[in-house]
Amino acid sequence: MATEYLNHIAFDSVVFGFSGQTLKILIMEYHNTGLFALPGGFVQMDENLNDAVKRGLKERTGLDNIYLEQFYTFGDVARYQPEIMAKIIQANELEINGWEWLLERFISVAYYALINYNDVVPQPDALSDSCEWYPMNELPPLMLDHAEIVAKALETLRTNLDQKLIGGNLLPERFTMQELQNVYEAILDTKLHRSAFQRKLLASDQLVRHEKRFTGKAHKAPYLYSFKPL
Amino acid sequence: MATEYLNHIAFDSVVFGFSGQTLKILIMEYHNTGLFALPGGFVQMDENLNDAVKRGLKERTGLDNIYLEQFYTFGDVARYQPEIMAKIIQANELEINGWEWLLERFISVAYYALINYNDVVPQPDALSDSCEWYPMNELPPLMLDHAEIVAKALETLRTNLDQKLIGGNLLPERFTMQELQNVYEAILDTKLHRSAFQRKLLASDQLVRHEKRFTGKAHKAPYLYSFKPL
DNA sequence: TATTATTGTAACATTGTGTGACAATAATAA
DNA sequence: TTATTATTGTCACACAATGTTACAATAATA
Repeated sequence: MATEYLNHIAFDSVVFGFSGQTLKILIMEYHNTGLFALPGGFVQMDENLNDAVKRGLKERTGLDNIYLEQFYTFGDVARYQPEIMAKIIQANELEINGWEWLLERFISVAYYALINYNDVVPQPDALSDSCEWYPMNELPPLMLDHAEIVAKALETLRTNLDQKLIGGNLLPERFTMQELQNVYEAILDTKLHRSAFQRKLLASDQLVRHEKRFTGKAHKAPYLYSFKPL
Repeated sequence: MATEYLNHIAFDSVVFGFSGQTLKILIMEYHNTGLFALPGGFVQMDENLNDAVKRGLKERTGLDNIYLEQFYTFGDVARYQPEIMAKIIQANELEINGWEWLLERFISVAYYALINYNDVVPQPDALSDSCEWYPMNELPPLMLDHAEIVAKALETLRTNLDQKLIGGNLLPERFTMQELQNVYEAILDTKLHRSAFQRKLLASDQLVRHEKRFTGKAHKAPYLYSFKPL
C-alpha cells in the first residue's frame, strides 16, 4: 500500500459543471470530520501523471474523455498539515500502519475539468461520504489550500475561455445560443450583449447550426448548435 | 543527504535571455557525459516550491528578483530513466550510496525566467562543467524530456507576451523602441510593423520616456524608455 | 548645405466589438 | 382568422484597435 503511490505527490481536480444558470464544482466531504475537499488522488508508480488524474475523474464521475487541463502546482510548506490527514484516517477507523505516507508533505498538481452536468452522478471514494455539486458562491470552507486552488482554477478558466472556446464542454452536444451565452455569463460573472455574442461565435467558424428547437413557448424558436469536431 | 529533499519532486527552469537579436536559454552540460540539461534542482523538506526555484536560479545566475513563472508540471513515466542519472553520478565519481533517491522516478515542475543577459555570468553546479547560453535554434540534444519542456516554455511565453507586457524583463532598465521590438520579434519569430508596435506600446501606458540616446549614426536619435514600476 | 538613415507621428483602411433597432416567427389570446 | 407576445437572427451605426503607408524631424556625414 505504502509503495503503491509516488510519495509527496498528489493531484486535485476542480470539476466544473453548469446547471440552473450557475457554475458549480464537485466537493467531497470526509466521513465524520466536517472536512470538505476537492476530489483528488495519488499517482501510481507506473502511471503517467495525466492518466492518474483521468483515472480519478473516472472514479468520481464515471466519464472518460473529459475536457481536462492542468493549471498549477501548489507546493508551499504551509499546505503540510499532518493533523488533518491523521484526522481523516482516524475518522475512517483505519490503522495508521500503512498510511504513514499520507502524513508527509505533499505537493499537489491541480487540474480543472469541464463536464456536462447531466452526464454525471457524483461518486464518493472510500474515505468520503459524499461527492456533490456546490454552486461557486456557496462553497463550504475547504481544507488546506483548496479554496486557493479553486480561485486559481476559475481565474485560469476565465482567461482561457475566449481563446479556446471551451465553454461548450459544459453543455450537452447540442445547445442554443442563449444557453451558451448563459455559460459564458456564469463563468465571467458579467452580462454579455446578446447581439455581439452571437455575432462573435458565428464568426468564429467553430459552430455548426442544426435544426430548431421548439419549446412550445410563444416566440421564435432558436436554432441548435454544436461545436465542430477538432 | 537522502532525506534533505522531497523525493520524486524536481524542478527545471527555462531561463530566457536576449542578445544579438536572438533569444537564448541557459543549458548545463554534465561532466564527462555529453549530457545537456536545463538547470534544475530539488525542493528541501522545509522549503516552499517557489522558493526552491528562486534558490536554484540565484545559484546559476547570481540574481535575486527574477521574473519567474511556473508553466507546467511534467509527470510521464517515460521521463523515468535511472540509467541517465546513474551515468551522471558515476561520471562525477560519487558513491551511489546516499544518491539512491536520484535513481527513482521524478515529476518535474517547470518554470520560465526572463532576465537581462548582460547581468549574468552563468555558473555551473557541482555536477556540471558548464552553464551556458544557447540560441533557441542551436540547442544541443537535451536529456529526458527537456526539449519538450523548452518547447512548452516558449509557447507559454508567446501567449503571455502581450497580455503581461513582460518583454522588458529581457532588456536593461532603459531601452529604445527598436530594441524592445527586436525582443518581441525574436520571441514571436515574426516581423512586426514598426509603427503599429510603437503606437500600441505607447498607448499601453506602461512606458516612461527618458532622454534620447545618441549613437553617433547619421540619423535621428531614438528616445530611451523604461517600464513603469508596478 | 545637401544627403542619408532612422525615428516619431499622422492619416487612412480594415477589422473587431458595443449598442440599439427591426423584421421574423412560434405560440397564445381575442 | 387575426392580433398579441416574447424571443431570435440579423443588420446598422458608432467606436476602438490594428494594419499600412506616408511624411516631417533629425543626427551625423559628404
